[in-house]
Order: sequence, then C-alpha cells, then structure tokens
Amino acid sequence: MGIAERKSREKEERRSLILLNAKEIILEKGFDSLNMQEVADRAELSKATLYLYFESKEAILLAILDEAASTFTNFVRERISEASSGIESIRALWTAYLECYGESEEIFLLTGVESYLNPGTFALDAESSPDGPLARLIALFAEIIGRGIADGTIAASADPFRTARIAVLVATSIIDRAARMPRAARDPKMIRILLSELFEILLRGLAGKDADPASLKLS
Amino acid sequence: MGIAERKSREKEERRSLILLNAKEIILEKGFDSLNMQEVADRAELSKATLYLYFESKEAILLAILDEAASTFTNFVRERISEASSGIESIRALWTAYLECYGESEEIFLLTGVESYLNPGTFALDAESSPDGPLARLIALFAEIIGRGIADGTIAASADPFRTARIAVLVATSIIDRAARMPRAARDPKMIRILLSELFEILLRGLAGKDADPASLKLS
Amino acid sequence: MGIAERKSREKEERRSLILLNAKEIILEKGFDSLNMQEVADRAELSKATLYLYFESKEAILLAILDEAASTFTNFVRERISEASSGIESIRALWTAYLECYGESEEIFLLTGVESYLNPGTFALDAESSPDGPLARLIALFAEIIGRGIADGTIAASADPFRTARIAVLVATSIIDRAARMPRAARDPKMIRILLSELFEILLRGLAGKDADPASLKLS
Amino acid sequence: MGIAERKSREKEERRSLILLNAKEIILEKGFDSLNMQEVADRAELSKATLYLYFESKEAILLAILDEAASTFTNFVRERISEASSGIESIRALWTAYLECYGESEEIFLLTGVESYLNPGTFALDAESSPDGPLARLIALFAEIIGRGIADGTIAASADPFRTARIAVLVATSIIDRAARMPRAARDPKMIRILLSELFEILLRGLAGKDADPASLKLS
DNA sequence: TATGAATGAGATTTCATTCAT
DNA sequence: CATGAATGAAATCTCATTCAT
Repeated sequence: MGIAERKSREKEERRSLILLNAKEIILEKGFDSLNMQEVADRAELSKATLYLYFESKEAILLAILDEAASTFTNFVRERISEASSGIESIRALWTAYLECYGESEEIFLLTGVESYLNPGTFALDAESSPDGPLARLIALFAEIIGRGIADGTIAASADPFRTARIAVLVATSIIDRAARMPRAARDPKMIRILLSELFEILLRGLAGKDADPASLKLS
Repeated sequence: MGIAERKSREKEERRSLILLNAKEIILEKGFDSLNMQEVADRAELSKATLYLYFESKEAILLAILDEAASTFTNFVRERISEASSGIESIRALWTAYLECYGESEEIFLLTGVESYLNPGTFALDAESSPDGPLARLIALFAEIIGRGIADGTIAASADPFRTARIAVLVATSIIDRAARMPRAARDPKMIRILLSELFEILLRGLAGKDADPASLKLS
Repeated sequence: MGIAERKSREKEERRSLILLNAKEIILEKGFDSLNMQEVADRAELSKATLYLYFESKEAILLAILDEAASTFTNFVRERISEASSGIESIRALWTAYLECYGESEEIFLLTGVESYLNPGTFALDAESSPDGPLARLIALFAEIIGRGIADGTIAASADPFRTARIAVLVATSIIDRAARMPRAARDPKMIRILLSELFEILLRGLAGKDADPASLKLS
Repeated sequence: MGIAERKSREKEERRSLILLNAKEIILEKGFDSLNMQEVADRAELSKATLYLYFESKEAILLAILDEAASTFTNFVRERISEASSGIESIRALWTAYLECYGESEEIFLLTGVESYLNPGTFALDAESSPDGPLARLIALFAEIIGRGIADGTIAASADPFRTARIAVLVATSIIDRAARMPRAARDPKMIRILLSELFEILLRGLAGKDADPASLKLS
C-alpha cells in the first residue's frame, strides 16, 4: 500500500510541478507567452510528458483557473459570517479579496485565465456558463446582495444577480489585465491600492439607508 | 505641387484603408485573431505593402488605438460644459460614453486594443505612459473630479488623479474584455446595461454631500 | 512441473490476448490506425508489457499474419480432394476461399497484413520470402496448377509457380485494400461478389481444353 | 507581359518541382515515408514554402494522383481505336498499360496514391466516388466491355460496369502494392511480366465466342 | 513478471517579417 | 511604389520504445 501511495503522491507532485511552472511563466510573461516547450523545459520534463498529465495546453490553463478560483472562493467563503449585515458581508468579501491578494498575489492573478480561455463569456450576459469556476463566486455575491437588500444595508435599486455579475466582472477584468502584464511591469502594491479604492467607491455606491457608515471603509 | 498633393493624399488613403480593414477584422473576430495576411487580403494589398505604411503589426494596432481614443476623447470633451458641477460633469462624461458606445460601438471597443498592446501599463501605476493615447482622457477625468471636490459634489476622500485612473481602468477593462470576443458572441445591449449600472454605482460612490440626487441617475 | 505448465499456458494466453485485441483494432479501423497504446488499453495491459511478449509493433503484425495465413491455408487444404482434376481443385480452392471469407471475413482480411509489412516482397519476384506465411499457399496453388496442366484441364501456357503467384497476388491485393478500410466502410457482400466474379474470369482464363465446363462456374 | 509570363512559368515550375520531389520520395520509399520536411529539403525550399503551393500534405498527394491518373488515361485513350472489336480494344488498353508502364514506371505507380488517400473507396462498391480521377478509366473500360458484349467478342456473362471495376481494381491493387515497396525491393521487369500474364489470363477469361484467338495474346 | 513513467524524434501547420524585382 | 515569393522560428501534438522499480 505504501508504494501505491507514494506513486500516487509522486504523480500528484508532478502534476503540481507542471502547473507550478506554467503559473510561473504566466505570471512572469503573461499568458500569451505560455508555450508547452517552456513549461517542459522549466519542469525539466519532455514536452511529451506534459501530455501524460494534461490532455492539451488548454487543459493546463483550465486546471490553473480551476485551482485559483476554488482557492479564492473558499478563502472568501470562510471569512464571511452569515450573521452580519449585507453590506458588511460585502465589505468582508472585499477585505478577504485584498487579503488573499496580499497573501498570494499569484493565485489571485490567475483567475484572469478565465477571460483568456473564454473571452467574455462568463459575465456579460445572464445565462452563460452557469457552471464555470467563477459561477459559485457570483452566486455567493448575489446571495449577499439579496440579503443586504432585505436588511436595508444595500440600495434596492438593482437586480442582485446582475449587480453580482458587475462586481465580479470589474474585479476580474482588472485582474485579467494585470495578469497579461509581464511581472516586471506589475506593481502589486499599486494594484492593491487601486482595488482598495475602487472597492470603497463601489461600497458607497451600493450602500442602502441602513448601512453603518463604519462598514463603508475598507481598512 | 498638385502631384505631390495627390500622392500624399493617396498615401493617407492607403493608410486608412489598412486601418479600416484591420479594425473590421478585430471587431469581427477579436484581436487575437488578427493576422497580417487577412488585413492584406481585405485591403487588396500585398502583405509586403502593409510594411510600407506600418513598421509592424504592433504599429497598426497602436494606430487603431490612437484613433479610437482620440475620437472618443473628443466626443466626450465636446459634451461637457465647464459650467456644471463636478458630479454633473462626470455624469455627462458617462452619458457621452454610453452615447458614443451607442453610436459607434465599434470605435469604442477598439480602445480595448490598448490593453492588448500595453497590458496594464497605463493605469496601474502612477507615472507610466503619460503620453499614451488615453492619458488625455485620464487628465480630463482628473480635472473634473478636482472640480467636483472643490464644489462639494464629489467626496473629498481620494486623490483626483488616482480616482480618474480607476474609473478609466474599470471602463476600459470591460471594453477590453468585450473586444476580445468575436462579434457573434458580443451582446451590445447587455454590455450597455452593465456599463450603465456600473456607472450609476460609481456615481453614487463618488458623490459628495452637495451632489444633486437627480444627477446620480444616468438615464 | 505443474507450475511451469501453468506459467507457460498463461504466457500463451497473454500472447493471444494481445493478438486478439490488435486484430480487433485492425478490423475496426484498418491497420494504419493501429497503435500500441490502444492495444495495451484493450488488453488491459501496460504498453511495456506488450514488449515482453512481442519485440516490436511489427512483430505483432507478423504474428497476426502468420496466424491468419495458417488458418486459411489449413482451411483450404482440407477442402481439396487429391482425386479431382486440376481445374476442379482450383475451383474448390476458390470456393473454399469464398466460404472461408463468408465464415470468417475477419481472419481472411488479416492476410492483408502481409502487404503492410512486406509490401510486395512475397509475390512480385520469384525467389523472395520462400518461407513467408503465404509461401505454403502459393506452393499448394502451384502444385494444383501443375496437376491441371498434366491432366489437360488447365492451359499449359504458363509456369505453374508464376501463375500461382499471380493468383495469390491478385486475391491478397484486394484483401489488402479492403483491410485498410475501417469496418464501417467495408461492404462484405460486395467484396464477396467482386471476388467471386473475378475468380470466375480467372477460372475461364486458366481452363485447358479438357476442362469440364461445369467446373468453370463458382456457385 | 513577358514578365507576367515568366513569373507564371516560374510558379508552375516550382509547383512541379515540389511534386517531382514528392514523387521521387514516394517512389523511393513508399508513401508512408513521405513527409513535408524531406520534400522541402529535396526541393531546397523551406517547409513553409510548400504551403504556399499546396494547402496541405494531402493536397500534394491528390495533385500527384490527379496528374498520374490523367496522364495514364489520356495515354490509353489515344491508343484505342473505336473501329476494333471489344476484345481487341481491351487488349489494346492493356498493351498501352504495359507500354506506359515501360515508358514511365513512375506515373504508373503513382496511381497507387488513390488507395492511400481513400483506402478502398473507389472500386469496391457501385456508387462511390463517381468523379474520382480513376472514374473516367472505369467508364472507358465499361464502355469497351459493353461494345465487346454487343459484337460477341466478350462473354455476355457479366455486368460491364462491374467487370470494369474488377479489372481496374485488380490492376490498381497491384500497383498500389508495388508503390508501397521501397524502390530497391521493386523489380520493374518482374512486375511487368506478372501483369502481362495476368492480363492474358483475364483476356481469355473475358473472351466471347467471336473473339479472334490472335487477340488473346498480349505480345 | 509487470508497469507507470518518461522521452526523443518527428509530424503538420502558422505567421510576422524580409527581399529581389 | 508595390509585390510575389520565401522563410525561420515556433506552436501543438503523437507514438514506438525504454527503463527503474
């Protein structure tokens, strides 16, 4: 049994190794520059070996996206108490977002893979990709907004689902853009500040009459 | 002299012809699918000729961006009265944005070329590309915000310049994403609605204590 | 000894299993589509294991050919009475050929592997591959023709051996072609009709002055 | 005009050069060994250049087949007088076949490309590929057989069209097989003898009661 | 004995760019 | 000024075969 376990672990490790290097390349040069040869070289594997672990280049990208989106969504979900008001939950979500970004800029940026694979499919119309890796995030967001409208901390003006899509769209669009930059051109601190200010503006824009003013500041 | 003039005019016409066809392709298929052969074919020129008018493929894209950004910035500037309050000017700017989009979705989308060429260089840090095609737009925006802070219609919380960059970044990020889709996958009406709702949220988020509530609705 | 026997039996079984699955694939998709991975998958073995039983892909194909040719030659030999005249023996041989094809289209088709492995080596010149899997068939054929020439039922015009080679070449060429088609594209009934008509033409062409006209019809 | 002509001629020459080298390779090593790199190397062109002249590897093969089939069919058609009897026409056709083979073994062998591209599609069932490059040959053959049945020089036993298909199938199957051999393994003289004897057997097998015995010998 | 894993070598195809005419 | 032609470099993917365990 020990052998099977080790094998399985090693297999998982190789898989991770490939993803790791692919991510590295994306983060260094943007995903337009990702190519199988370089992934292979960095992982010290042959190109052919990559195809043992992933069916195609797209499969690698999908795996990266999946991992990133899950990590992030889980991270966020853990940080949102159901007891708090709608606007406070949103604030918590965005705080988590920034915190996650701080902890792991990388995972964060990689959610941008989404728009590379499916440019624009997920958030621009109502029905598309209901099962995409980001769908759960949008659903979570919509749920919170609905709660906020109910408790008066979020303005009742908009359809929760559409608003959720807007919010995720905006955030991921910025991420997407950041992820396309070579690492040298990115300034993580500045990205963080921009996002932070953007989120504050959005918070104020969303706030309903019962929102606690204290919940409209991010940090 | 007549001959030189004609020559020069013809040269300009060829240049436009190339840009025209390149734009058409981008709008039809997204810019990842742009290739020199197709531009040449559509313009009924040889690939080699393209290089007489543009140094490289990137130069073509830059020219397209330049044109689109200028068109748009001029369009906007004409519609903003210096007499109105800051928040009203922003509202006017965004109304113009949407109107411009309505009138010419296409030119608009082409501002997305920016992020294809310089992913993230313009808006994510403070100093970069001060002369980029969108710089004037940001400057205009910052000027308006400054005015709004002065007249109390915009909340004084933020640095005008940074806020301007955020606003332009958000708008162009969405455009960028839309521009990567093939025409068939785009839903112009939905894009317009999303942008409109986003702008309203931002308007409310930016509004200062002296803002006229009527100026916070977009249409 | 019991153990050694079992081992040996098991080894033979594995070998057969591999061949079985390789044949299945060839018959389904034509031999150009045969690959080791699929053989391994179907046999529920690893690719590496295939190499324990066969030196190479070619060795597998050779084994298939060998088996098919033997099966067929035996089938034919059993159905030819030494008492009958030369032309009647040929007729019997071809009847058996068609019958064998009817009973087991598949084994039959696999003789086509020959030309995949040794395209043209066996029948196009006089001396080559005297021990090839089809050599016995040609020998049998030549022997019959010799008998026919002796008893006047086959025209004396040609060298028996060369005529035998021609006959086998023609038959296997058609089989070869059929075996390259994926199963879906084959029409066994039409193949049978074509072969049958071809054989009748050949029978008439071979017949000597003493041939019984009744022996020139195939069915 | 002189320039345009020259260019056009040069273009045609390059095209021919590519085909020439591709044919060379096929004839030397069989078509399974044909690859774009080698064609390019021999033609002293880059791989990319090949794609200027042919859309794909298959297009090259198709062009070879087309050329070979046309050359051959024209060659044959010129040598058949409409005045002669059916069986004499068939004899003439086969004589031409062998003569053509003598003059240009190459063209001849290359008709085998057909079965490489469409293994088995053309002659095994009645309706398929009615416009294939070999269709005209079959039609010609069927027409002659029809004529022979009418004038009594060919036995009335079979459907002319089916018989034509059988004849072409047999001939091309042998060619096909020969074309798959590396040049070193082919013995043109022996192929010629085999074909010649085969054709004589077929001639006798097809002959009707009014056939002139002299027309049943090939040389 | 059996195998999971790895790989070298090669296949076809694409595309921005250059150059001789 | 215009272009047909050419190409180098790269991209994705396949497959028979080997090797360490």
